[in-house]
Amino acid sequence: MNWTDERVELLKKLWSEGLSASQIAAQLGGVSRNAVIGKVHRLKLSGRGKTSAAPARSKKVNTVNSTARVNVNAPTSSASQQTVVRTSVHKSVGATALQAEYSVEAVAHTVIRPSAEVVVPISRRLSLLQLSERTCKWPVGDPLNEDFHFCGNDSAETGPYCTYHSKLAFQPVSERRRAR
DNA sequence: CCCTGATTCGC
DNA sequence: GCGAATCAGG
Repeated sequence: MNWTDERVELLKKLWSEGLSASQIAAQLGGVSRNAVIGKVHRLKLSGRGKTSAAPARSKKVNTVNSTARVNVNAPTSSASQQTVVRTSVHKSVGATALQAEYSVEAVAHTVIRPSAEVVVPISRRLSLLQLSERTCKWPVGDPLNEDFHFCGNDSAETGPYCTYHSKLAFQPVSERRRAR
């Protein structure tokens, strides 16, 4: 990938908006965060408008999980009607891609709008490229929408999903729909 | 361990 | 100019 004018403009924009180098790299695609940082320096736009960006990592606050419904009985076998979601960047992330195949069904029932009954955990809104072994890979939103992202909460002890989403993952779709 | 930006230096 | 490797730090 080379730094076309468009890509440089996007870089400038995102950088000025306070996104981190890795986030920008993920958005641009095809470049590493190092590449982004290197470019930023070469463009001499390091300082980043003093607008206090968000540096520190937000600490997880999951006191809500205990109230979420749980039904770990039968994982839905609706695999037949699942539509696998793939993005163009899968091949560049190796093993992670294998864990990033989700059904549109699941996406459709991911609770995005908070309600009085169900409290959605604050997600870290990671992009596919930002996922790691220990980040929740629950997809949020429409894969075709640019706002699409993954939960990203810590899942070090719960596998591919965080505590909250691992419960939804093993909940029959019908239950999920009702839980909404 | 997760992540951040800064710097160096071979290409 | 580019960006991987490395450093220093939260």
